[in-house]
Amino acid sequence: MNAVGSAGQPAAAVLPPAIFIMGPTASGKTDLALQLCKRLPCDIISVDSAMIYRGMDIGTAKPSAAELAQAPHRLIDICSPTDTYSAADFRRDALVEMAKITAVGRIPLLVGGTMMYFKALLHGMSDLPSASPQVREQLMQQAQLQGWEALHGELAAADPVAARLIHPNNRQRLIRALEVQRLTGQPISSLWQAPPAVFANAADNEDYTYVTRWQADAGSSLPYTVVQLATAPQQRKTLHERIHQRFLTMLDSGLLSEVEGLMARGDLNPSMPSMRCVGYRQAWEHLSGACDHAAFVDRGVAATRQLAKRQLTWLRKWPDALWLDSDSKDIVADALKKAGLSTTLKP
RNA sequence: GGCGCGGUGGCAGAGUGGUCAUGCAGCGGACUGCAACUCCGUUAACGCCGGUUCGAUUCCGACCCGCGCCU
Repeated sequence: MNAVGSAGQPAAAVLPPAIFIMGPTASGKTDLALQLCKRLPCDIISVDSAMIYRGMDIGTAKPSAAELAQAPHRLIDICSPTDTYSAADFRRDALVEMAKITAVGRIPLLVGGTMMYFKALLHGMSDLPSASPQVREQLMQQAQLQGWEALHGELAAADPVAARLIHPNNRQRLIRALEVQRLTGQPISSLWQAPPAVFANAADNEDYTYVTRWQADAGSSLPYTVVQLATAPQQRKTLHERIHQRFLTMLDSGLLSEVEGLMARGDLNPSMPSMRCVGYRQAWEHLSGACDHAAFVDRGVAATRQLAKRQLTWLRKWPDALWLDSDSKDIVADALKKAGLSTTLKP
């Protein structure tokens, strides 16, 4: 077993380096990345499902033009707000960019808060068909006619494993599972290369919150030696204050006019992924007259807090995270130390 | 000063003589092609004092506070 392990693969030491900076929203990831770029030969790749959209700058806290000039970010502004982008798309695109950066002898620095994208990049994804608008439309119509319970019943009959993991109320995931089933003729769970390991007593648990093991590599693992830094304030309260303050700053910077402009295009609607981003969704509702300005601000800030909480849920169980306190006086030094990187490298 | 109405968890808001809604926020969690998505779970209250009662958030009384009307 020990001999087999190293036989077919190159030793880890020969893999080129890469750095992750992960963290909840408003924890200072961008600042840290910009500073690291001054100390190390890094090129930044954004890992953010909202910054991919052109014309969505204020609400996504995209780096300023000056910052981008100083340290270009890849995978920003690559989509129209009318587009749908996916974790699989991200993995494909990120691998291309990482290869380019490595080819010129530099280090890919992946910075962002979309934890699903980090996971997809790190562990790969099973070979599943991508989304099919036609099939989804069919399933939506079927749900209209027969009810959502019937759809979940269909999944339970065809794929009990997936049905146990997907709550009947989770329509988005239910649609996806049935979509794969229709497209391939096979249960989605049979196509997962690393199906989640459900605890033996899972059958006793009826609330669908099964405890699963961290997914093993689902495709190819990432061919890099990765330093995975995670940053967040020690206190939740601190993060909440930063989130509130930043939202107010976004308002001062013209968040509402940005969204007004997007609405005026005429080709966007509130069900698109871009318009469901934190801040944009609430602004759209407010500008449509659904709530007054004060309620809009409260909802926007609350939605951001909830986003941060979900990001922290990912991060808490992240196996190889090296933690940094985002309030540290010299977080760059902390980061270099944690990463075991020498500052003798030149940017 | 008198009369009337009302005081319910961080907020909104039902309701009941005994297991005391619900929504939002908060907290915990899940999450393999929409992931800043979607979903699951969950903490927490009856203004104050006394009385009636086996038992009061609920009934009675006093008091405090708020709103309205009257003098």
